[in-house]
Amino acid sequence: MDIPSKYEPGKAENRWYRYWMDNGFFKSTPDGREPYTIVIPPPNVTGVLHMGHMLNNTIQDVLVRRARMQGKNACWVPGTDHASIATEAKVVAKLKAEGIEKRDLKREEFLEHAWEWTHKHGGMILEQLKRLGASCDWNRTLFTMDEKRYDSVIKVFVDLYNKGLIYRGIRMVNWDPQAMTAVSDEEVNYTEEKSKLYYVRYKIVGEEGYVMVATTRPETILGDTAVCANPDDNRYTHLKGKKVIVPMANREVPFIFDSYVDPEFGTGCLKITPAHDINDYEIGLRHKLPSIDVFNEDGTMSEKAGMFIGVDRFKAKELAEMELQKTGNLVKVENYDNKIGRSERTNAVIEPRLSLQWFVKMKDLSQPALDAVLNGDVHIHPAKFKNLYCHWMENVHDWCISRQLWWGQRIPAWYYDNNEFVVAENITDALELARKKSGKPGLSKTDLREDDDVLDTWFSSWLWPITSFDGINNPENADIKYYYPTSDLITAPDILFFWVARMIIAGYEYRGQRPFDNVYITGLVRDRQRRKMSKSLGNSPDPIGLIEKYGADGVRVGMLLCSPAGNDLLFEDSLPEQGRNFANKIWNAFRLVMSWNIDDTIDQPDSSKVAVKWMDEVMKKSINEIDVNFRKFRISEALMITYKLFWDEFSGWYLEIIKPEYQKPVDRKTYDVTVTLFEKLVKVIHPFMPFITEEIWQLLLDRKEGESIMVTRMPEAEKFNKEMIAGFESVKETISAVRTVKKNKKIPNRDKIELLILSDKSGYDTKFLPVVSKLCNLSEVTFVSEKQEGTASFMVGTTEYFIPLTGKLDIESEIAKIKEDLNYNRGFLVKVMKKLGNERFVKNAPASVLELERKKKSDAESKIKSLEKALKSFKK
RNA sequence: GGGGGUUUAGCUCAGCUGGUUCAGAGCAUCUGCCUUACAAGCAGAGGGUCGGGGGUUCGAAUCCCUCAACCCCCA
Repeated sequence: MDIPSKYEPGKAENRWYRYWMDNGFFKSTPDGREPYTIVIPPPNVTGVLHMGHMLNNTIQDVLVRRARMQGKNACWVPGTDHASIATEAKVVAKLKAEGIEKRDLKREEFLEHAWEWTHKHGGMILEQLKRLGASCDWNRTLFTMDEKRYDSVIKVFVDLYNKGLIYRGIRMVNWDPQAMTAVSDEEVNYTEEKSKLYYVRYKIVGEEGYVMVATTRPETILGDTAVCANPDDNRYTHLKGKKVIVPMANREVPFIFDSYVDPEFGTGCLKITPAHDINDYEIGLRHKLPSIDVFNEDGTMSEKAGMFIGVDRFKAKELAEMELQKTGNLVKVENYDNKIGRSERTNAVIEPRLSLQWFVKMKDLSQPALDAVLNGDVHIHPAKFKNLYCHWMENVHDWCISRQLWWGQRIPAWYYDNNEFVVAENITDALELARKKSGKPGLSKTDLREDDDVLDTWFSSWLWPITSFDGINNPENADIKYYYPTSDLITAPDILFFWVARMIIAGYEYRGQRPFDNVYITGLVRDRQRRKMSKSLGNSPDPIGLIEKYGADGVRVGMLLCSPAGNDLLFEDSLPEQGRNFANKIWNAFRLVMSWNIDDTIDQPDSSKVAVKWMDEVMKKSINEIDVNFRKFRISEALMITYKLFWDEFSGWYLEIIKPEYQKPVDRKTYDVTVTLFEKLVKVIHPFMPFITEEIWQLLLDRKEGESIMVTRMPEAEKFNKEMIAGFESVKETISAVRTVKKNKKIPNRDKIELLILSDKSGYDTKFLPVVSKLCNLSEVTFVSEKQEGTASFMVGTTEYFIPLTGKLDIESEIAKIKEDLNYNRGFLVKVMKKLGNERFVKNAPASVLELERKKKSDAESKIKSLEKALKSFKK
């Protein structure tokens, strides 16, 4: 077989992915096996793959492939999210570039553009996932806006409304007066900007004096409905129960006290404008103050302002300053830096604005979801996120679910008459309801006006584990009954509340059951400077480019190696490089084994015999550890064990032991068992590196069409022989020590040497000696009962070894070495003696610890004795 | 302002209920080697007052207190 010395991933990846697809290995349908289910965190339909997706989906694929190989019916459901804000923004920008303004379009026209965009870009990200090797059941691919998902969302909205869990209420939103829409908190950028602090006096009613207020927004004075101080601030206690007059508006408002006010800031006296500041709004609620909205939607002054009507808010600020000056109420103006929020999209200064929105009442709804995590029905990994989750759930706020957008599920509410409304799944039902509710049987469809807003994207994705199996429309269908609750959810920490918590809530509300058993929180991918990877910073590598450079397996390993759960993942090129190197290592081990000629007539050497037994035990031990780590979702740890098992134990030790001499054949027994071991190893590696393991598995033995490593059984954990493994560990030490002697004495590797062991042969574990002989190229091993002169010596454990060195011995350096060793052991003994001399230690420490210390003592003593003897012999 | 988290080798991280080989791993670094599977490799080596201080204990990276730095989330 002609195998290249470097593994070439490109070809193998395409070929095997197609092979897996053609054979339908990713497909899942309910059957008698235990299900293993993952629903993908749906990426934005118009997005492209970034490093976070790479990490997240690699982990999912590892888990799914492993479960499949454990004999479970593995089902990984892929899909995308309509991402209403992001997608709508993209479509608006695209139209603008074509000279089309959104406001000039009808809703239906705009949606046509949006769908066109979605069809054009949608699913690209899913194609990219295939490059990574993702074993999703592509026949099940979903979209949060496809018909079934859309209908489910509407049904749930109507249901929650009918249960009294959805209501309309006032809320302060981030208003962009230029785009004339509310934007989410994520779309507001806050920066320090230069502004001014105006000191304005308010006349106290029924007194001669004034009270002074500092404000950055004099134009909102027209909306003031109170003036407020801290209750502990005794500068103002005398104003209790008094009223003051708002300048310009000449309105009498109460002077109130609230601990929100910081006495240190400004004059310690705050004007309260509930309609235009979130904090003021809350104070307003506490003190039952009226709200006066002095702005129009476009940021000009409204009728209610009573002055400057129709003037832009910035011009109004100047006019207000002049007006206050004129009436003598402006005391002074200071320069002041404060944080200004600007719209990410228009850069307009955000105006906090009260508006009517739809909300979900969360308190009662969320209780089962809180309990589920507390009592362990849902496990969060790593556990440190449990506190965070519980804290949030205990203080859960009502959820604002309406968005002033068009791209999304339209809120199924219809208005009639004087803003009366009904909620129904469709207009026909709505009309019937409206007729009943209004007592006007004459109402027709044209009297109804549908709500303009759409629902928050999370309001569709919180149903994802249910709607993935159509469990809302069709709650008793076979899929939902079989696959739900799903097994594991893999996601990033930043959406623990937005998404994870709400899915758990919906799961209990609509299925009476958790949506998944485990939540695994991954890290966030950052660059070396700890910056989050983002397109705007341009610090994110192109994942497909990486795959092309390092191979999909290499990139997968690179992502996993550095991603302990919940920690930041600092990405750099050396990581996939390490993965690629590992793939190459596997490839070359494979090449080695394939290069051997097999001779049926030769016997298995003793060294191979014992090596096979040892390798088998090591493998069992590692498989045990890998299992444990997977159960704890310590996937990078499981990979590291796999990595070391293959690289160090199998390639570094086992293959070196059984490797026949150059151009000599290998015996049949060793060859066969090595192929079996290799096969087991590639199975263990397969979930991490699906492509190269398939390639090798196919070449290792004759395979039939339609066979694949991905549908074989994973080796299961078994008991292993600890003594054998420990025995070999000290053999490694021995071999290492002999090599060091050879290197120091400049003895070429091919020269044979003799090894003498100071021990009784019967008291020495001789089973590994053939291995030592082979790897160290020994001519002879002899057991001796006396110290040997004229030799290099070393100790492993408490056994002493000698290597005769004719004329190569440097006595001075041997003495120095022994002295150093002696010093260390004496110091060690002193420490142990001190411990054992401590009466309280001896009295309190458990017997096992005590015994251990005593063994340390006797070992050290015997070592010191033999070192002293050796020293003496040199000094003779 | 409220809450949560982190701090162990140059970097990224393990270290469970205090007690074996408790100070570890991978990467990086350094020194030898183009030894016949692999230089994307092999054989070795160095490197840490376990953020600072205090306490509990026979014994602390691990438990308690305190200080400091950094990160995240919510409004």
